[in-house]
Amino acid sequence: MTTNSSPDTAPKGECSTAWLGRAGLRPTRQRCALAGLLIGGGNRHLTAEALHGEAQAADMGVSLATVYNTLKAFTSAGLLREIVIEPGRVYYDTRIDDHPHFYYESDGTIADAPVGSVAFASLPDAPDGTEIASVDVVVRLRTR
Amino acid sequence: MTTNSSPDTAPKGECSTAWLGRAGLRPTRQRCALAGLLIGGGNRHLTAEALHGEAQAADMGVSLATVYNTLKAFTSAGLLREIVIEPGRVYYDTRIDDHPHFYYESDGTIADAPVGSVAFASLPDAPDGTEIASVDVVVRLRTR
DNA sequence: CTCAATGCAAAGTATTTGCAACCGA
DNA sequence: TCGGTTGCAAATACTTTGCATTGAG
Repeated sequence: MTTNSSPDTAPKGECSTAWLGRAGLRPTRQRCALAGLLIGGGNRHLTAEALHGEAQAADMGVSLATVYNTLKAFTSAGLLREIVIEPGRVYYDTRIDDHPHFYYESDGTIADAPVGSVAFASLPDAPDGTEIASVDVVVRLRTR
Repeated sequence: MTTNSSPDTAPKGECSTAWLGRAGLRPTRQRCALAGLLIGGGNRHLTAEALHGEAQAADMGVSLATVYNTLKAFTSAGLLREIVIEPGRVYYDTRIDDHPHFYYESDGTIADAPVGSVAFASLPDAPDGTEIASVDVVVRLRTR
């Protein structure tokens, strides 16, 4: 849209290119910006809306639709993982391995459960013709 | 009290009154009909849309909104349990105890995993001020 | 230069809600 | 009769999509 030919303070070669490149995604400005927000702050669990809010707060000029599309692209590229816990809301997790989550029913937030706090004594056999893709564990917490 | 001495075309005494009464829900015609569909066929995992479809097929004259409201009422009464597995779709389970589910990614169906197939060797401690309400386990199956 | 990526807004899907008519107790 | 329920349709929330413009390689 705008003519941006002035070498601003944005070093565009310096984004999380490696992270993006791992999945063969072209490192555009928006993707770099979102990737920075995602991997910059440790493990995160956020919704598209929340990420869009952060992008807006940081004046990144990323539209909500692009946030949705980008999160989806990251997910199918294996860079993020979807967590479905509440009806009508998808959370994205920057950790992509199988791990359990705490869900605080009081405020709808999500957190990683302590590493190793959940261990399986047994897992079911996958039915014929299938294999286990992942095992999602959600520990729902209620205020006592 | 009134004695029901007019056996008209509405066999209203013959629904799952006990099931409904357990939660203090008034056994209306629609609720009885839906309850019959729900508990009549063993353990079920279905969406509001699916249940509405069955009700329509059986000429029960229950509106979609009522199906939603009824499922919600049943759930908060503890007669059903919500399962959130897919974004934008809520399944209801006629089994209300903590138990693991298989989710077939290929067609989006849900099934109970074999009883006892999942056992925990350890569970996390609930953070301060909270207690564990439930532990949801979803085994996602992919076609091999 | 070329084609994928973006932005906007409109379309879609799943679910909820307001309010008048209805029916079970 | 009385108040909880129902039904319809409009409203809401979240997410996806179409299409012209933009920008990375």
